[in-house]
Amino acid sequence: MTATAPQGWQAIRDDVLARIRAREWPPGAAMPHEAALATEYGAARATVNRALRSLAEAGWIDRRRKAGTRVALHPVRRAVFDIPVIRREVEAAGHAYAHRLLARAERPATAVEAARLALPDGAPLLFLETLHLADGAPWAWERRVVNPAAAPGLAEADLDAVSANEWLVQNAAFSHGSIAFSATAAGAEAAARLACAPGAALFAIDRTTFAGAAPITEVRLLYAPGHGVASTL
Amino acid sequence: MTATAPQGWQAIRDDVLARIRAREWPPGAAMPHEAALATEYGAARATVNRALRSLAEAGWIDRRRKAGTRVALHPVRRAVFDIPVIRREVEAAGHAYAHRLLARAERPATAVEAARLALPDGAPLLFLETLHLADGAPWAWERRVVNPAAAPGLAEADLDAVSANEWLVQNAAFSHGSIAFSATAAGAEAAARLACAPGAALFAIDRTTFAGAAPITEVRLLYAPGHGVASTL
DNA sequence: GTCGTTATTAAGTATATACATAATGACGGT
DNA sequence: ACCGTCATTATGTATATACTTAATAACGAC
Repeated sequence: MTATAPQGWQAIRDDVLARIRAREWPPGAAMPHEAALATEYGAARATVNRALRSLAEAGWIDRRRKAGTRVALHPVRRAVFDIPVIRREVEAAGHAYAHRLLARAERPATAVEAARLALPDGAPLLFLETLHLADGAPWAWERRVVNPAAAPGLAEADLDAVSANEWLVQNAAFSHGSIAFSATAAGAEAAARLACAPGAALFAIDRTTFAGAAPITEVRLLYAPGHGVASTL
Repeated sequence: MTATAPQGWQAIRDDVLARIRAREWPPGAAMPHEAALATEYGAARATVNRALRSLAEAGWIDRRRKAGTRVALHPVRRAVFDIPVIRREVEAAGHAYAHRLLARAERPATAVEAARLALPDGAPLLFLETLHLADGAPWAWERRVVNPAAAPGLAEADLDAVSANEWLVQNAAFSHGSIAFSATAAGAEAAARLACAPGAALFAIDRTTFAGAAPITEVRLLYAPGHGVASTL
């Protein structure tokens, strides 16, 4: 035996998934309701519910009250990515982490920034530029805009000791946000910071976080060439 | 009221999260056990369990039997990305989808390929090259290696009608796999296919899927410049 | 003190039961 | 035919209870 067969609700989950894959219920078709499956598997409805909920979260089935459960028409693959704090990312790669605060400035928001962050025009903003290093070599270049109103205490924080990234994760309670991955050609400044050729293909992460309606921070991370993110399906 | 306050286990989840953020239990600290929280909230243990499980899945807390529940030391942000079938991705963007099968060849695996796919040296492999178009313009360039043994019927499939991507999603049952996002500079061939400048920064997705121990397919997708993926946190 | 055994603890799971809720579909009035 | 109302239905959630399991902590032998 390489892997022991799961027990309980996981066994039901696996069996139902196998039956979906075997086209016992083709995509779009309705499958038996919880109660029916419960008697079929000789389990309680709550146990079947647990199994089906798990499949629904994974995108295999769609469930609606009264309408019942049906196999997803287009099985959407969902990949979960862990977005670690950069220091831990570097350390996990076996390198010594360090960071340098390259710039720190406070000035009012331009119209574009205010609109993007849903702030009043001219609201004070904090701009931070940080270079993250792994074994002394550039790892990622970070440019960040912070709404000081949403991060009280950051102005007094020693950002040479702890990076803004970490300070905010630890101190600013965010309610929601967005993250995007993309590819960008290195501009002259990025190339200088990351010690790469201008025009090199860089992996970029853009993140915006909010605390309720108030924006906390918006950050763009450009990684040194070769970087990417991976996940299991 | 903009949003109605959640009820039941979600209310407990939100309240516990608020208390974590308020540093009532600092990172790394143990929090009360389920039974204690249950009496505190006047709910059943199963309800608290539901709430805490949800927080654990989101990475806020770590739970271990006997050891109890403690606030995660390093709050790992988890982002969930939906990986749609390309046709749907294009259509969702409001474009007309089309694809062209550029190449289709069968030949034995080289040593490198065999090793990467965990197949015997010289096993037959199917190579597919597809260009995905949105409103006639190049959207993504796909190069794929398929293990024919794991995709019976693909050899007979009309890959001009349905893309290999879709055919495999619908017909090949995969058990697990991996996915990676990265940035790559366009080579001469990619530039020609995607009608972009050589050296342009392209967003790349690499995917490998398995059915048990048997590999199904390995695919590299290069997207036309400007493409990326986004998610909410 | 060190090591192995055992007891205890807290989460994980399973179950029967009950009620809530969202959709559907049937019914009946106009 | 159309439309609103209401019963029906399947999932969603909550509860008390009980048992299982992993891991810590206490204990005792050496």
